[in-house]
Amino acid sequence: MNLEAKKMPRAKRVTRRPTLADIAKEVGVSSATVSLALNGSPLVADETVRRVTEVARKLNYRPHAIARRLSTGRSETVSLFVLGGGVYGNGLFYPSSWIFYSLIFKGISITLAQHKYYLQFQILNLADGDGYDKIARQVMERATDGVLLLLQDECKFCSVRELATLEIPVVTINRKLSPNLGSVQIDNKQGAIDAVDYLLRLGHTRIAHISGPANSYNAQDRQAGYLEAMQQAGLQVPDGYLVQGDWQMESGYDLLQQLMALPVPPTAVFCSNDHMAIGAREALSEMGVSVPDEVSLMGFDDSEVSRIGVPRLTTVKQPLENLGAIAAREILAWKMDKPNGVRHTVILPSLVERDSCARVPI
Amino acid sequence: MNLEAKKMPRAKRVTRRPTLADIAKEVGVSSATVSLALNGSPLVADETVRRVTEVARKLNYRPHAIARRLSTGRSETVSLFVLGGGVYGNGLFYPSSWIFYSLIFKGISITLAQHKYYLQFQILNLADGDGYDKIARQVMERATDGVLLLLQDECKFCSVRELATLEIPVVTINRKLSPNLGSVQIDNKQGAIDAVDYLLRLGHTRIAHISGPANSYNAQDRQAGYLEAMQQAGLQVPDGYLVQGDWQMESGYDLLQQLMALPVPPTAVFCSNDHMAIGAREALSEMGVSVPDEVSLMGFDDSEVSRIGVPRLTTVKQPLENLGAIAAREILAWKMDKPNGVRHTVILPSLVERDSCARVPI
DNA sequence: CTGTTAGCGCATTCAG
DNA sequence: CTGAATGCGCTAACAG
Repeated sequence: MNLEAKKMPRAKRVTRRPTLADIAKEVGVSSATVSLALNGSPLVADETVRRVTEVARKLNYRPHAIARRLSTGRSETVSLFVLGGGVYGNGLFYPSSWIFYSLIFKGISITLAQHKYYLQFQILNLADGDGYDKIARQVMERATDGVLLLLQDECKFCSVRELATLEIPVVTINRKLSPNLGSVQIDNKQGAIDAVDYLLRLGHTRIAHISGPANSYNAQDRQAGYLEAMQQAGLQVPDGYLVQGDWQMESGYDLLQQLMALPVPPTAVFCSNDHMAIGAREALSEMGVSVPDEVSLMGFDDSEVSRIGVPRLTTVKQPLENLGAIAAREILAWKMDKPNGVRHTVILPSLVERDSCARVPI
Repeated sequence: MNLEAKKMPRAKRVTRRPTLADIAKEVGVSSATVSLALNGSPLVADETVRRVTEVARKLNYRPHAIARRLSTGRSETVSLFVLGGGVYGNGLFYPSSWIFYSLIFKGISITLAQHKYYLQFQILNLADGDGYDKIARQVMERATDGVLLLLQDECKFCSVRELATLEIPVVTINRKLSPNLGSVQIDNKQGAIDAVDYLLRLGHTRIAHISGPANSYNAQDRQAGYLEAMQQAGLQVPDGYLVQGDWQMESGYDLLQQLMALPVPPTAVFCSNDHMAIGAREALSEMGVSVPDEVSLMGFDDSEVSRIGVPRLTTVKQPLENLGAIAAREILAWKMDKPNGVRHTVILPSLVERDSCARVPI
């Protein structure tokens, strides 16, 4: 019977799972044939396939993933590294923009699973030595077939050059690190342009911008979008209308007061993220200035907080799950037709209308 | 030289990485000795170790992880499954409690990395067929040495029995699924007791509770804590003081109005999560009732939103990173001394004092 | 202390 | 269409 204790070549072996050889013996063919049959090769006779699959099911056979990987030379695994730290001492999770890691993860996970790939996950703290060695180790050990780098906005990752030498696909998410590495990101600039255009259509001309920190690429792009949209509209940015925050609510709060103290205060403020917009809303509320009747407020991110408090924020939403899915597909595609080379994808965000913007007061 | 093109047994092979055999040949020992030397075995002569490591470095040798795994029978991998869906149509990410996935991930990732384990990650949507087969597949394929299940609060996972037959360690996070599976969770009940005790110490006696949905284990436990603390204090829970929300802000908003409409309204309200507390705060603010001067508000989670708006919420914080770390260690430990068997860990949350609670008004 | 010898379980030629 | 042989790279027993 199939339950008979086989001789156990290694002592530790307790329960032995059936192998190709077991099936082969029972069916009366060779293990090679079983392998072919189970993998749907057209070379095997239908009748043989039938008998093989039947016995395989009976024995509750499962291929040994690791043996398969060794034999094929593919690890069937893609690694996701989340690069954090180095800026905010607390470690990784950027309070404002990165709540929605989850959605990116989801997009990656689902896409990879659909293609029978495993997803390996590791958080790297750039604070302790860049972490490039951790990535390299996985690659050199051949534990992974592709690398996804989820870059936090401001993180300083210095080993870009080395990455390109890894001989496996690398895709950066959220930022283009190098022309030699694939990348997927949101079009922050266009998102900002859309936001400002929306305010323009509402009749605003005195539009201020609370930007994010100078070392943030996202903040830079959004600011560039703001400037471009204003210029397109033939509007000067008055002195003092462009101020710089640090993503935190508090800075939105402070900077808004600064803006309203201007000789000619703005009628609309485009904030580079939702948190700062909420801080601004609070300041306005304390000053007794009505949002959106007297001042319109625009956020960015469509983060959870944008739905909290009154009025709820009009903001710019990023298709994050899609972002993850595209990144994963990029890795997968690379394995097919590497010749096509590196690709850089930029996807468009969309405006979410809520209650914090209105026509300019007369 | 070591750059000479070796005969390539399989055509696809392009760049060949050095193997143990290459080192062995160059040093003039057997590959077994090289293996032992590189793994720090005391059986090898110091001089040999020196020469081996030197050549290994020279050739830029890296062990092939997959070959090692096949040989040792350990996959060096732990799998994390996030079980979601099935309740909230939107998929997985529970709006209220699960923002902080990230912190749990971080705890797991770091702990596993410290022990040279890889972390595999997969999101499962229980809506499409429980997902047990996805877990089983990884295990049966021997692609993983241990399973971590991150259970969303209300998710209905029905294949518990099968899990126990997997012959590898399984630890559930956030809930105890079965006495046969390890578990790590927050002591929600004690957290609730602490919260209510805090209000009691402030002199409140008319303390109401906005609970979470009935199908939520977390909500049940917190509610039980509320009831126990009240009873300990010798206080009756007046009719209408215990109401049930659905985690969302809106329900907090609605239920608070209901509470204040009571003949004898509460002076303090303990909400089962921060979002409902914020809804309650909004309702109070609209009614012109001051928080915390007239009514105290207590949240739960210490989620990001608890720091937004005025007054900031006093709430109960969960040590989530620690939760992840413990879960990971549990898996690792299991491999050492399985005999000790399954463990169930419950860790204590802590109170975070902010501005939404004050002494009872006279 | 070191070398020899077997596997690990599967995929893949290449004959038949 | 099927089987025998071989290799993937490493580890583990055992013999020297």
